Amino acid sequence: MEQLKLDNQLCFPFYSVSRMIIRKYQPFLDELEITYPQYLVLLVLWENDAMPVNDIAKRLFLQTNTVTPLLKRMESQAIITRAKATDDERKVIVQLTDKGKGMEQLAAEIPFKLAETMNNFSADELKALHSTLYRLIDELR
Amino acid sequence: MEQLKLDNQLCFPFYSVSRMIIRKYQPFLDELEITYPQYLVLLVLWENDAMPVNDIAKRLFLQTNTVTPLLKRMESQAIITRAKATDDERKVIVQLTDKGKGMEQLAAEIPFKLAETMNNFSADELKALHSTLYRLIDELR
DNA sequence: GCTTTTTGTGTCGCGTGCGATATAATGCCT
DNA sequence: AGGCATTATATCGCACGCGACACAAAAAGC
Repeated sequence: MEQLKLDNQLCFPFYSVSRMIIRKYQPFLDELEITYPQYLVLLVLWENDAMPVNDIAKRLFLQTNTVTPLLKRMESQAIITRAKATDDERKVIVQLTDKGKGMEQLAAEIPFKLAETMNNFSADELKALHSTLYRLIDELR
Repeated sequence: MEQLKLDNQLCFPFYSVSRMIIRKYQPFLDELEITYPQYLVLLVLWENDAMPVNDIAKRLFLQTNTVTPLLKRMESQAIITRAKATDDERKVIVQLTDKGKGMEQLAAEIPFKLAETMNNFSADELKALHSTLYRLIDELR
């Protein structure tokens, strides 16, 4: 059936590209001893430190039951701290340690290195792709 | 740092869209009692039945150590069979059972139902996105 | 005030993905 | 033919993702 052919699916290339890009990140993340989702958490915290678990999860379109164990692993690596909020005892505030803050400098080159692996795409093309993707995210959310 | 902002990353929207699309598939796949990667395996087999494990893995850009346990689960659900090839005893040939073949009819509507959830995108736009994604796959492979 | 509902976080179970490694069958080389 | 490298599959360990559920704190309703 034509509509069931793998190459006619839109889902499959997204799934594949996502995993392939993560694979490209791997060697750089290995140096920092973090995983790709942990890297995403750091991107969030470098922009906005001292966030509750739920805000981090929402920003990454993940659920707390995914993020909580991940944060615990980052805590055990001394990248972040986790502490109850004083104003609302339900909330757990996640904060970067000095080590976590310092990792931003080490990560600064990663986006440029990644960009090198996609130099068959023009800046305009990438910008267009970027906006299409975010439009898709809005549609699917 | 500007280049480390989450919204400036290209990787993150791919990762998010991929998971969001899979989530849209979920209710339809639940009816068939399969997961999304299992659905992908079925797409491959519906196109080309009786494939060795490695060919399926390559087609999906996965590794055999991911696919093997997945296939075993599908075997235990009587969707496929696994049998050593007679010409090369290393190969394991995966074949659809009658149940597995029958599931193609049940899945036939899924792509159309998925397409409905993205009707903010024109056919041309989707086609362009599709070709960009496959160009990216070639680049990243 | 007291009950009910909602919110924020967490645990548990299961199915991926994948790096590292194991094992057997095949191919190659001399 | 014998030895070595390659190939195909599989096992193991670990970190996600997420559905289902648990629990406590806060908010809302009366």
